[in-house]
Amino acid sequence: MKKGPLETLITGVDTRTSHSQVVDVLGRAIISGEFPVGTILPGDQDLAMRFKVSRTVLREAMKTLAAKGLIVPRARIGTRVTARNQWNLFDSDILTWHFHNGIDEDFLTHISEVRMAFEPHAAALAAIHATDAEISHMMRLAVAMGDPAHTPESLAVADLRFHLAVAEASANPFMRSVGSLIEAALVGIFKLSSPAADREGIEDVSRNHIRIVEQISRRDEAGARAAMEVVIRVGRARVRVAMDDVPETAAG
Amino acid sequence: MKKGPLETLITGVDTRTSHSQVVDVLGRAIISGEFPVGTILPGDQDLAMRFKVSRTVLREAMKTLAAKGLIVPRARIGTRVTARNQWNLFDSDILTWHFHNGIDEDFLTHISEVRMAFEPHAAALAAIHATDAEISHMMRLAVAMGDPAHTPESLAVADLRFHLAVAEASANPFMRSVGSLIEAALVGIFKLSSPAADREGIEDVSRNHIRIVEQISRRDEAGARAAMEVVIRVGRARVRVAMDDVPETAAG
DNA sequence: AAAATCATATCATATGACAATATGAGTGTC
DNA sequence: GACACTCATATTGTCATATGATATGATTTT
Repeated sequence: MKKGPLETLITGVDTRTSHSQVVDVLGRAIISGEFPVGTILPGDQDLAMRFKVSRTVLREAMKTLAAKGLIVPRARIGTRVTARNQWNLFDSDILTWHFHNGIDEDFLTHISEVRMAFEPHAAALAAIHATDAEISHMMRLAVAMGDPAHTPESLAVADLRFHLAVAEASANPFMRSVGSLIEAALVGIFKLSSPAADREGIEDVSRNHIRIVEQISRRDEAGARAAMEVVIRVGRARVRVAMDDVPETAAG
Repeated sequence: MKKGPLETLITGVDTRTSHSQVVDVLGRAIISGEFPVGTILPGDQDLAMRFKVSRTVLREAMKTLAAKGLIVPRARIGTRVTARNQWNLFDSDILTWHFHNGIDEDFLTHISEVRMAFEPHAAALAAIHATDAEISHMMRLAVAMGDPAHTPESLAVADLRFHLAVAEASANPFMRSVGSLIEAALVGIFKLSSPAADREGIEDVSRNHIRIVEQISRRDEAGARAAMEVVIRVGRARVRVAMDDVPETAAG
C-alpha cells in the first residue's frame, strides 16, 4: 500500500533518497515563504553546495518541483518561484509541506470548504454506482471506526480509509484524486484534536459514518449527501473549537 | 500570461525544450496505455537511445513524470507505471494528455461531475467574498462572451477567463487550482461542438453567465449556486448531444 | 538618442564513471 | 527435500566535468 503522510507522521521513519530529501527541504522552504513568491532561487551550483549533493541531483529535484508548479526555470534568468495560484494544491506533497510549518486555520477552513463541495457529491455518486461488495466494505470500515481501543493515530487512519473508499465507490476517478486532500485535512485535524480523546467522541464519529453507508445502501442520493455533510461539518467544528482555544461544548 | 493548452491548441506552436518533449511523449504513451499500468518501463539507457537524448535529460523527464504520480522508480527493479488512481488528475499536463488520444465521453462526463460539485460552491463563496472590483470584472467578462463576432476559439477563451475569475473571487485557493480542470473541460467541449456556431447559442451563453454575476452581486449564495449549475448543465448537455447524437432528456 | 553588438551568467544537455539497492540464483545446512 | 544464507547482477541513484543555448545588460556604433 502507498505510504502517505499519515503513516509517515506516525512511524516517523525517513529513510529516503537524497533526491527526495532535497525536494522536501526546498519544497517546504518555498511553501513557507522562505523563498518568497516571485523571487529567483540561488543558482544550481550554489544550491548543490548548500545541500551537499551533486548538481545532477539538485536539478532532478528542481524538475520535480517544477512539475508540481512551484517553480519555473528560465535560461540566464534563473529559477523563479511561481505565484501561489499556479501551485497544484491537490498534490499530496504540497499539502504535506503546507502543514509542516504549523497549522494554519485559514488553510484548514479552505480544505473544509473543498471537502464540503466534493465529498457529498461523491457520496451521492456512490449511492448510484457502488457495488454490493463496496457497500459492505464501507460498512466494515465505518464500524471499525467505533473500536474504543482506537488511538488518535489509528482513528485517523480508519477515518481516511473510509473516505477513500467512498471516493472509490463514486466511480469517478477525480473523486479518488481528492484523496490526498482528504488525507491532509485529517492529518491537520488529527494534530489539532482527536475525537479519540473520549469514548463518546469515537461512538459519535462511527455512528455518523455508518449513517452515510446506510443511505448509500438505500440508493438515496440526497440522504447520502446530507449524511456526508454532517460528518464534514463536525470535523470543521472540531477544528474551529480547537483553534479558538474554547472548551468543546457542542459539536455541530 | 500563462500559456495554457487552449492557446497551444490554437496557435499550434511547439518550440519547446528537449526535456519537455520527452515528458510529453512519455506522458502521452503512459496515459494512452501504450505502457500499461503496472508494467515496467524500458531502462534508462534504452529510453535515452530511443529519444536520442542523454541519460541526464531522460532522467529529469522521469522525475517530472514521477512528480505527477505517473511512475514510481525503484532501484534494481525498474520504473513502474503506477495505478490510475494514484495519478494526479488535477495536473494540467495529465489532463491535456488525456485529451490527446481522442475524446473520451466518460472522461468528459467525469469532469462535468466534478465541475458540478465544485463551481456552484465557488460561485456561492464568491457571493460572500467577491470585491466590487472583482464583480465588475466578472460582469465585463460575461458580457464579452456575447460578442457575435466570436469564433469558437475566442469564445472558449472568454469562457475560460470567466470561470477562472469566479474561482479567483471565491477567495479559496483550491478553487483556483481547479482552473486546469475547467480548461481541460472547455477544450474538450470546444473540440466537440461550439455554441459559437449559431448566434442564438452565443446570446444564450452570455445571458446565462451574466445571471451568475447578478446573483453574486446580490450576495445571493443560493442564487449564484443555481445559476452556475445551469451553465454547467448546458455544457454537459452539449457534450451529450454531440456524442450520442441524441436529444437531451433529463439532467440529474 | 537609438540601434546593433558582444561579453556574461545561468540553465540545458552530454558523457562516463561509480555507488546503492533489491532480486533471484546458487550454496550450504539441517 | 526444506530452509536459511551468500553473492553475482541488473537497474536506478549519485557524482564530476565539459560544452551548448539563451536572455540580460553593458558597450559600441550609427
